[in-house]
Amino acid sequence: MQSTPPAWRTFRCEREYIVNTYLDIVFDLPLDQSFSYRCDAKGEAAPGKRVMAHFGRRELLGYIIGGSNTPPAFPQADKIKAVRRVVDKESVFDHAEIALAKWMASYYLCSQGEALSAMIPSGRRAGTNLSLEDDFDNEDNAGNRLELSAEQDEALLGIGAMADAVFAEKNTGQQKTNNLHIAYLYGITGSGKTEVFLRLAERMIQAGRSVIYLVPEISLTHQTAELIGRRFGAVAATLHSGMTGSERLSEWMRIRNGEVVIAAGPRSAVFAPLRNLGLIIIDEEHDGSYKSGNTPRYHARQIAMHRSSQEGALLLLGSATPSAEAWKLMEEGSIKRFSLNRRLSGGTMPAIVPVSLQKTSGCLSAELKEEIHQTRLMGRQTILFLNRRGFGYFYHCTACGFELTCKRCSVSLTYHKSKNKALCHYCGYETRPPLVCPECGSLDAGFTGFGTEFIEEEVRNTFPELRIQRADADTTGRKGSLREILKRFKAGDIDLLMGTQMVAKGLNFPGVRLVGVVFADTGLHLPDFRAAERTFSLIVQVAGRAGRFFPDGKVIVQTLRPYDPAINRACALDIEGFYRNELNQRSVLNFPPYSRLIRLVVRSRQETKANKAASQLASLAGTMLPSGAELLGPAECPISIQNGNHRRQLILRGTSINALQQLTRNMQQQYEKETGVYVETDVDPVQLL
DNA sequence: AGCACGCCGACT
DNA sequence: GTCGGCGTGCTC
Repeated sequence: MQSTPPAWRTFRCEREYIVNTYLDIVFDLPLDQSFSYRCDAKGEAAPGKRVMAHFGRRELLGYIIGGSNTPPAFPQADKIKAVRRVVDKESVFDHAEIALAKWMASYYLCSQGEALSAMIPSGRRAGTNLSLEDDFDNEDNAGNRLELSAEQDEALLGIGAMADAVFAEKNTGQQKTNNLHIAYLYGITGSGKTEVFLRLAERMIQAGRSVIYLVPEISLTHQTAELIGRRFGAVAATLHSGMTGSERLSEWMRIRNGEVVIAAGPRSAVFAPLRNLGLIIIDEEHDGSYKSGNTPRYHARQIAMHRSSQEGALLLLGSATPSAEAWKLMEEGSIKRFSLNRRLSGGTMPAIVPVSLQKTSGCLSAELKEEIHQTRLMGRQTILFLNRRGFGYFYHCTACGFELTCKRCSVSLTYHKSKNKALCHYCGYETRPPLVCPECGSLDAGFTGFGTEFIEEEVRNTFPELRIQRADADTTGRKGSLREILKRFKAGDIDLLMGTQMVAKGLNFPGVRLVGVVFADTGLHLPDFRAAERTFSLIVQVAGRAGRFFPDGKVIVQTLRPYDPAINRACALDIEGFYRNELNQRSVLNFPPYSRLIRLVVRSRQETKANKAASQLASLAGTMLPSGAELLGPAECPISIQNGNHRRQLILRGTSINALQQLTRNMQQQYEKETGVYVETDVDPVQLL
């Protein structure tokens, strides 16, 4: 399906782009301005090229974002230096990317230089590659076009028609109604979303338009990239985190030069400089890795929404467990939903059984022990899934299951030993931990928690005859190590594999019968209003994968609260019920998607300074709060000391993200900064840790 | 963000 | 008397 070179190749180098002498340059620094430089080599400089330039006493990489032939009014001509050299022969950024960076800077409250720097894969840091390797691919990864089911056909047709409508709207220049260009492919695991995505991509490319295909950071990147490579051949580019800076740059330039019509990769691939963009696909839309963990803390979904609306493209999201945000928009009709309800292979979902840990002294319930034993007798294998390392402690009553939460924020209170207080990390509410359970009066109540080592020890003691292997960040430091472990597991040299997220992604082992989620509550005790959503999604995803590969499989979900709605609905696969309930909760407590948030994190070596800065910012916010906005906090961050830094947070909440951004800008401007105090801002935070 | 300039404590 | 702490100010 090689397509002819498209017309937009000639798009670059318009007249406004030919700039000679005075350049506007931005740097990857938190400086909210551009700097003027000269370039003496005629014709070399152009917007979108990078330069090396003296800046203060150092030499930095800078980005040309504009320029003119006449000297700028400010600064004085004698202060203007010449750039040391122009790095690029051809521009790496087009004016579309420069404009996107400008929008990003205003949305995420960073500098334009930081935004540009996040877009280009210049290898600022070499990516650590913790992915599962090729031989653990999905079974439908053969690269051939598969027969479509009726459901898939229907979705393909509907979404295709929608893309055409978006395109027509773009061409007629009709007013853009912001959300009507978003579709959702909502389907259980194994229902064949990937094939629909690929068909739509093909269709788009045949129509002469280009496609971005986003996948979550870990594990899926490599597989999907390969799949797309096989399917689309030379007109496909991949940008994954395992590549070196120069490899990524060369892929970037292939895209930029119009040699490529489909680009695939993790979140940063949303910036792929494709022209004539027709479709952006975000697979596993709910996945946390689409949100950047460092400045600028952008969310690929947000960038995709902006790009697609700007460029008249269709945005297509897909998951079995959509984010609450997306679900709400689907319910309201501003995202059009297409459902896949049936599994392709006719496989059934495994039995998913919630099991109470309440009367269990250790971390293995009688049911789970029995199933492990049975599985062993059958000569099959077990996977024990630990979702992340146990975080802190939470208050729990062994007798009745009561838990201590903040009444205003509905998140777990965390225990502070030094003060002997339980406190809320959102609003700062604190209380003495009750000696007896406030609900039933039992003395058997207090703060508890599990660690991974503890669990491993118990499993080994309980099943000394099993060959047990742990696979997590601690045990798989080196790249090859995980691969090695999985290989041994696949070969049957391991009876029981324990691990975190990374084993969840590689669950297609035919020898496995049993999957145990050791402690499903872990996530629920995080002081985060998205805790239930994440827990729910995790169980559904684990279960979905399990049933896909071993039809006689069984999933045991251990929990301290078997009646918890998130856990129950996940086990019953009551997806709709979960979202109905969850959205209702969010609405009552006024959390997203019913409000917007900006989080400010204050960090300092000295605790007093951190406290002072937090309260200063808080009072500053108090004086400027726009209507419809409020301040939560200041409070300690859930991880209150990190690298010897004391951390405090304020959360701004309101109906209009615009108003909150403006408020934050004003606060940043008016705040008199002290030495050793750093303030970090996060627009639309997803992790409040 | 760096990196230098600048003004106050314990060392050869 | 100097070496060195880190507060503050600037970078075209």
